[in-house]
Amino acid sequence: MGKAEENKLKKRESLLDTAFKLFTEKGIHNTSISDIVEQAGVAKGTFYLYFKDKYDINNKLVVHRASKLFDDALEHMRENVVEGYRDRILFVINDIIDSLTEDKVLLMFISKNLGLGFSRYAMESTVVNEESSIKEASESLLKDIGDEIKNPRLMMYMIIELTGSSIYSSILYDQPVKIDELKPYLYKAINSIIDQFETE
Amino acid sequence: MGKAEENKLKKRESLLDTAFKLFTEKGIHNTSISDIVEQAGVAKGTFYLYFKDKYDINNKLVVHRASKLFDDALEHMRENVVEGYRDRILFVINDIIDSLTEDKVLLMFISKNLGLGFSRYAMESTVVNEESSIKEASESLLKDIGDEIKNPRLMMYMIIELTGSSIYSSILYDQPVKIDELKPYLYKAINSIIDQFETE
Amino acid sequence: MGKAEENKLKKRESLLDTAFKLFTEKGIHNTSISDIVEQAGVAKGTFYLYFKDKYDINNKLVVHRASKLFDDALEHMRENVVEGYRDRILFVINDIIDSLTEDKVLLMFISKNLGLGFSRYAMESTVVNEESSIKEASESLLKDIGDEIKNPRLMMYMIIELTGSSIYSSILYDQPVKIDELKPYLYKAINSIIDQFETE
Amino acid sequence: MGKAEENKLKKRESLLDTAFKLFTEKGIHNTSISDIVEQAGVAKGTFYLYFKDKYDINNKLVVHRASKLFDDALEHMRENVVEGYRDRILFVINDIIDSLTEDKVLLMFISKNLGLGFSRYAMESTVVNEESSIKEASESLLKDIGDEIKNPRLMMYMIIELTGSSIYSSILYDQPVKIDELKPYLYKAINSIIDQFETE
DNA sequence: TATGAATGAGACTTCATTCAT
DNA sequence: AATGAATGAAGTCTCATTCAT
Repeated sequence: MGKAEENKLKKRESLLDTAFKLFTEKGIHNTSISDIVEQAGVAKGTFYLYFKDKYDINNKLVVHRASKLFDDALEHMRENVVEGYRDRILFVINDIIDSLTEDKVLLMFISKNLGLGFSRYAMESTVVNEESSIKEASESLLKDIGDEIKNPRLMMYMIIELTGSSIYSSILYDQPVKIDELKPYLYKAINSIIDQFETE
Repeated sequence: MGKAEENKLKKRESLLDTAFKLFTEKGIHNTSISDIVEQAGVAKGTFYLYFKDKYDINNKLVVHRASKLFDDALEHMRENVVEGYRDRILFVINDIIDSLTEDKVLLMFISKNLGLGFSRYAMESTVVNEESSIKEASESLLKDIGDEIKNPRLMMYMIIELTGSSIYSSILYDQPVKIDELKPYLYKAINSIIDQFETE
Repeated sequence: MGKAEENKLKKRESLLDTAFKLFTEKGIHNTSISDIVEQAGVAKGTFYLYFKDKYDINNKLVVHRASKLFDDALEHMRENVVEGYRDRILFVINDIIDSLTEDKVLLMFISKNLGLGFSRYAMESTVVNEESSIKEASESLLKDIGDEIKNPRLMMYMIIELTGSSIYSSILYDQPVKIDELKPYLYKAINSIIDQFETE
Repeated sequence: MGKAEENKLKKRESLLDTAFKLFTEKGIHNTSISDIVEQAGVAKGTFYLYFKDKYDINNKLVVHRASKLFDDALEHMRENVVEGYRDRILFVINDIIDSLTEDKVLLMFISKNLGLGFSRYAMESTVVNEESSIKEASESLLKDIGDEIKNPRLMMYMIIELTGSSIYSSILYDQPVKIDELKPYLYKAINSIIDQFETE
């Protein structure tokens, strides 16, 4: 990779990082493109070399960060050699919850953008999921389910929605209970959902 | 009520209705206060007699429409004399789902604003819940639960989050399944959640 | 007319005058809307209250100034009770030439904008000739021609084009001859043109 | 000529042709250098190797195209062995009118740039007439006039201005009459102008 | 020669908000 | 209470030009 090529990527990275910082600090609303380029240390025109507008960079950020979250969880799962889909699902979800508990800023950013649950973003036109790996992650988890589950996609959907929507206020505001208190109830509910989808 | 008084309310109503129409049609972003007052047929300055800014009118709209949704559901429940908290919860949830299936625009508006689940808006500072009746609705449902449920608020939280986040794409995009197909699975999951909270 | 009404017109006038000054001094190209509002002493937003953009104000200026030129010439003609269409035409043309010789800035502005001759602007879509009085002026001159001229509109067209295009460099650069030297030749040519259109 | 040399000229040609196409299609205003280089298939920096800016390439285009027009007309005249300055002038003018009737895009481009008559461009600083052959063309026509004409340059000026300004709307919009209808009147007027300059 | 990423000035425009009427 | 002209800060975005490769 040439020097120019390298520099080019650095600028893009810098813009993405700065945008994330500002969006999470002040909200996308109160962040202007001027703010971003100023803090990123690039010229205004450069922004438009890589992104269409404020919402474009935001979407790219969401996809990027959310994908990383899932990728990391899958990676950890492989490292820990978890067996059986039930344990795999619970492992991945637990890993993601832990990651988001560690990184509340990311939780806020993702939840604000993915809105009502993670699944949603797979359908909305506003989010360009070119590099989306959430789907892949989901597929990867379902690989060894075989005939034991009636409707694996629907099952995953319900699990992800329940998880995604209930952890938010628990992690951020300890409402209605702290995340550690929520977890047993949540996992029990997830197990019930899996139960109801299992064939006999 | 004098004619002036009446006229005053009419203007406020007109502004609210027009704002709802424009917010749902073009998004709050692409709607300017100029747009609202123009279509509402009032002067720009008049807007500021009733609302602080665009976000203020939006919040008032969210609260108003969401409250009506819950109020109507409770009203229907009372009309139908449903007995037992389990049936009451399921009745109310079913009623709300039906209402939102009938009024997809409202579903979109509410979900966009309440974000990750209905419960969330009770905590967020952005939503001014002066006239909030969602809490009341919730309380009203839990009234006759007594000691049979360990942690009724947590239980309601999980039920509402699961419901709120999973119906969205089902109603709007039939994804991953149509709402009628989702309902049995959803209600079974809700029953399981109630089960796990019941004391022995 | 109320005070507000008055003030409103004053702002518009101020913008028009300042724009004319800057357009003629630096060219429309090198004049920004910022320049105009700054010198006119109004806010930038005010500009957009009255004009669509730089080209809109320019068109309105052209029409306004050119119309005044013709109106004044007709007015002078009436004051001097000129008899016969031949003398009327020559009187008006002479008056306009004299006015433009006195006001070279106006000559430059009009010629730059009307391009190839005055007649042209009556056809081009870019110039909104709502208040155009050039046509009226033309009609007014032709009123008493009757049957003596075969094709009065075509005759006027040729006379106006010849005049409009030939005086420009004569007045501004004394090229190829000074305007006083050009006049006799020009008027002789105009007379010839009239001759050729006279019936018998 | 080496291959590199050739390629070099090809790029310049490509830039000129593309600029002409875009200027006539969208106007010089709405054409950016980016547009030109993109369509011409060269890099942005390359543009600056050949031209100073957008206006430079425009001027070079005007001169080039207008010169060709005159050169061709003179060439045709020589091919047809026209005798006498009166017939020569009329032949050349007729030839140019025919060429422009055939190529309305060129007419538009030239008239927009030469503004009030062809003669003008010989004086304006904006047009760099390095390779100008219009003057030469003019001189060439006047060569054999000798003492028969009092002020040949002034005569040519009036003829060219009358022609240049009156054909525009006639050819493009058939206003006030079609070019074929205009021609006899125009040529009669030109003859009258020549008459008035002839000594005795 | 040729390239095209980067620049950054500044153009154009919108719009929330004010305030005199 | 109601108006809407005026404001001007702030935003988005373009584009001619440069320069390291």
